[in-house]
Amino acid sequence: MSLPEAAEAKRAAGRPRCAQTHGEILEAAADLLEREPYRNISVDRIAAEAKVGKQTIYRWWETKADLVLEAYLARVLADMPGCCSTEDPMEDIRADLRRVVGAMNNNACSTAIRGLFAEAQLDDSFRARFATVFIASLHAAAKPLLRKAMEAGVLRADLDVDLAVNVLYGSIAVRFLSGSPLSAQAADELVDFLMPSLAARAPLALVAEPPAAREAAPAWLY
Amino acid sequence: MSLPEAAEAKRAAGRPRCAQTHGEILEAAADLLEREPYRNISVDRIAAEAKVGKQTIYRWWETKADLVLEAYLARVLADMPGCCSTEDPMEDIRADLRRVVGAMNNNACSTAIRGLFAEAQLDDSFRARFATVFIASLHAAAKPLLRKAMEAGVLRADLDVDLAVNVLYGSIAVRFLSGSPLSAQAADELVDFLMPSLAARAPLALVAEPPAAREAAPAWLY
DNA sequence: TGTATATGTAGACGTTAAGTCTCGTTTTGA
DNA sequence: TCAAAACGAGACTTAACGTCTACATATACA
Repeated sequence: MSLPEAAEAKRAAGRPRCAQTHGEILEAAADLLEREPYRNISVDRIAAEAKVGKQTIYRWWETKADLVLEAYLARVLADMPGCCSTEDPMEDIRADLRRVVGAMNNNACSTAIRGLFAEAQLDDSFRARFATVFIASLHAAAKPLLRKAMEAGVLRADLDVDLAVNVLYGSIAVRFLSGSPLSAQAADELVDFLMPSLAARAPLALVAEPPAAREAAPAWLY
Repeated sequence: MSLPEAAEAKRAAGRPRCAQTHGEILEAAADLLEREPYRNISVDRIAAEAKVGKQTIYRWWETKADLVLEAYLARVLADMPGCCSTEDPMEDIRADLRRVVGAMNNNACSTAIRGLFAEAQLDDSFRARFATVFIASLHAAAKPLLRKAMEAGVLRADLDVDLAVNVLYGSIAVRFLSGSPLSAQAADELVDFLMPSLAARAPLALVAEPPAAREAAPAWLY
């Protein structure tokens, strides 16, 4: 298992990979996501759109799904309005949920998300990559917002952040995946509904045992 | 729009459809769901397994997904242990959530659910049918349990049942779809976490306005 | 400077699957 | 008896993924 050159730049012999080509493929994929349903986006079409050989695509990505995943993260997600930080930590959380709802209602986003979820269900191997990238990035964005609200004393100090993120965003996600229409108002109503479970000073002793640290599984994978 | 013979038995001329054939196809599909990943279950294979012509399948179902949906409901779901009704309405709810978790961990169930969700993402038309059948059946099963707990005074009388079902089952669903392992314990922890939002005597006035009747969209589609 | 190596474009190819069509056969109502 | 529709079997069409080949191009190294 000794890889003496692993840490090195490891410049292999031969023509180096062209970063621009890589970017053009991602652009082409993102462009197509904006105007075509996922079913109609074939690798051949992406290659044609990017004016690139198909083999080049498969040199950079393992499957079409991996390419779309990266295109989604690189462009579709980057174009989203960032979560503005106000003084009110709860308002930040609500804003982020509204942002996600907005993404679901955006053409390119919804196409990408549907395609990625579909592929994830059909391919165990991709599902793992999808989870470690897509789901993790969502959790990574959301958790600081919750933590801030916890530190501000608005949310309970012993809140299970991963569980809270799972419930908040998961609720929105299944509605989207089920084809239910989503509105910013729905996101707000969700927060309102969940506040008693999230808020500081848990008022009833109905929660049997305190959440307690959960075991092995990566925490974000929730 | 007048269909004078619609209400009639409408026995068309010609050989009548064979209900047994219909059943054998469903059986074959369910059998395959138990031992093959969704990707490997082609219509040709189902036809071969059922010893049936492919055209016959397409006479009964619009797409492969519709067939799998019905096979799932007819067999996979029917084989599940029913929700036992105890004296404790909360225990019934917990038991139903554990039942769903069990289904997710069952081979045939998980294969069917993944396949159905995948197809639903890739086909708008099927997504609508999937929602009106699959999601609706889940809501139909869960809502009486919540209502019973509301009547018993355990859950708040003004609980938004559809929202509660969405949050409870949706949270489990996204974990499943993301490839996260699920356990009965996780289901219980989820209920524990949500109890403050579900329980009677809402203890804080954090909920701005009372839920209020939501507008147009079919209530279960949530 | 020349050779080995890997990347690039272009496009043929193998494979698989959904859904349609054909054909001969069988079952029913009229 | 005859028309109509369902049946089994299987050919056919179309489309997509992913691989493979061929040839041009860019870089490291001897």
